[in-house]
Amino acid sequence: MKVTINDIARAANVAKSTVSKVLNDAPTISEATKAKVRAIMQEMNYEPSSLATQLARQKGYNIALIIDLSRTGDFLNASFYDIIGGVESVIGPRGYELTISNMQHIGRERFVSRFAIGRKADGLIMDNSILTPELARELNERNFPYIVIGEYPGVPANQCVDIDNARGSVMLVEHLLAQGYQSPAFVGGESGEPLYETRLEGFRQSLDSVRDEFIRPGYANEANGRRLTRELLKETERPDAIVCMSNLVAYGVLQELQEQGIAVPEEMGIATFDNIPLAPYTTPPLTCVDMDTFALGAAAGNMLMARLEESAVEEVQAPSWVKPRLVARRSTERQA
Amino acid sequence: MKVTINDIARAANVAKSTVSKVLNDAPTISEATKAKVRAIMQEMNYEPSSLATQLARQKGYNIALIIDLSRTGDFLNASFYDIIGGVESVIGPRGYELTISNMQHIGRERFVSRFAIGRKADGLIMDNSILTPELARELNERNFPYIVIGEYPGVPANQCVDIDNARGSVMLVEHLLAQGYQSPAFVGGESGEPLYETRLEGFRQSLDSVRDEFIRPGYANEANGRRLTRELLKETERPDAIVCMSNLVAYGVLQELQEQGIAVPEEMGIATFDNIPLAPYTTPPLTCVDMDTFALGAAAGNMLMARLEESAVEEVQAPSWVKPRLVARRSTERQA
DNA sequence: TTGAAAGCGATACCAC
DNA sequence: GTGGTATCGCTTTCAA
Repeated sequence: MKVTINDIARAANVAKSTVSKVLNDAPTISEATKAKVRAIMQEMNYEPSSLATQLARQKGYNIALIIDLSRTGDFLNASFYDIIGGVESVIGPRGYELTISNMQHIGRERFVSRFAIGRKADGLIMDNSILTPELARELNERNFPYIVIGEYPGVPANQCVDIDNARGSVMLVEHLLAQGYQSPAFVGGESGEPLYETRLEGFRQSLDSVRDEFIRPGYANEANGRRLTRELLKETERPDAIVCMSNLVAYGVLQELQEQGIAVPEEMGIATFDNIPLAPYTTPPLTCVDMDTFALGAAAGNMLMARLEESAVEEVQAPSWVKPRLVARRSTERQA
Repeated sequence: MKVTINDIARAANVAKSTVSKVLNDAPTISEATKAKVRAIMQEMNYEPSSLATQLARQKGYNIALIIDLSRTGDFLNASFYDIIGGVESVIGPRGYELTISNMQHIGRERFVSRFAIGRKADGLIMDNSILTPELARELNERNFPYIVIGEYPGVPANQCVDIDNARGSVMLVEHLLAQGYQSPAFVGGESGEPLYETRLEGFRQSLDSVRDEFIRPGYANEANGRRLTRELLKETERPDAIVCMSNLVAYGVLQELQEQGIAVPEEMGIATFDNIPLAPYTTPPLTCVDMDTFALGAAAGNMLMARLEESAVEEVQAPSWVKPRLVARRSTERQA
């Protein structure tokens, strides 16, 4: 049925070990033999069994990306394709494959044994929302290569990648200041949520001082964008720009300002995290920091490759912070 | 180092074949032995090597989803997570894994041999944009299990899944008619593009007659939404509703109508394909047909499983058309 | 019920 | 340069 290395060996009248060497282009084999064997492989339409190769080599060349489909609205959701693309772009050329594993079907208990012990994968990539302290500990104990998207307590710094969210805030604020705005507010996001805290911290850092009333947390949706803006406008001291936790928030903010007859960008600037497809089409178009999720995936892939292909043990290095990209649009256009 | 089936056999003082049988819960093994062996496996933290199992069984339990990262703006892009989720939800419980393979790293020539001959995967799922006539032919010749998202000439009907786009048009039009609109136009989409043709056909079918001027094709973006609407409004005979090829088109249409002072939904209804996150938040919110991409993935998974686990050869059945979901919002709210 | 031995399809070491 | 053979870790007859 299927043609194996033995068939080739027989047909070429050489030992199977020779065929194997030809397969791997070993320098000890004469060009003549190589040519002969290759011709036969071609002719017989031979393709080595990856399973057998992997078993013999004791290496699967397989990276697993763990997701949890039981939870919806996962961070990964929107940018999944980009992240996968990023990971693929670095592991693919090195001969690794990417497999998607759903935690739902694994079960947290069997998780470590499946992967770390069963060596179903050579390395793991996962979102920090999937990790638990025990999981991290077990993985660490076994010294199993894994990379976490986002920081997580107990995970070594050189195994974390993340978008530099604090930096995103800084970029947004610096852009606003450069445009002549002076007192931005921060709208949306829930206290305690790490993403929010990080962004808020960056926001605070890039300003000399921030009035407490200018920080308006709330679940990041359109309704809250509107409501929080309404509240903000009631203050005696008003901000002259608003940094938003997400496009949805920004959209709410924009609508509320329009209804109240406040001109954007003249009277109030709007700058926001994320860059969904509609952002360029609002009136005015929204200034965003674009989270480069492809780069994020690529960074994760790189870290993992470094870990897997290190010959010597590498010294611990910093986590990989992917720099966001500022997309300036009309909602903050007020050249001084 | 790693504990194998031999270690267990030795420790339990049984043959390795016995351990194997315990692993697979064979009925010929006494409960007593099973218990004993299992205890030892537990204790020694044993996990079978999937590689070895797969080689022995000659089956990898692996489904590959082929993508082409070299082309951007792929259809998959936006709904990738959902599609993967759908596929996973049906193959995961059956013990299959999903691996993502980038065509870019494979090369069209090596493609068939890699997968079909090398049996890297037991089955393939791919977008029709990736297929070529030769590829389809080769896969067919080798009788290799594959499912295509979207139709493709030469691919058997029972290997295709797609969103029922014609049906989507019908749903949109029927909704409009039910709301009292009488002469809808169709805006956006490029002639020749299969997706457009299918939707347009559904549109035409659900109406007694359509004026030619009411069909306004054009690359589906916001700018064209505006432009085409402008043109539409210049006609002596105006439509009273607009079906849009995409949310972006709809957004353009909406803006143009607003600028021209035409009331939505009173004077003109808007209904559109797709349902991006911002659709509920436009003013007024947009009526959409939501393409259920999770169901699409699930359908693909089901077809493949049927193909892989069929005992007898199955008779050819129809392709799987996933029904879209109508989300009625204010942009078409004009109860008669 | 259990065990021994022959695969599965490659790799790798060591002679020749 | 090339060939023989053990090995990777599990499954699967076939005997006992």
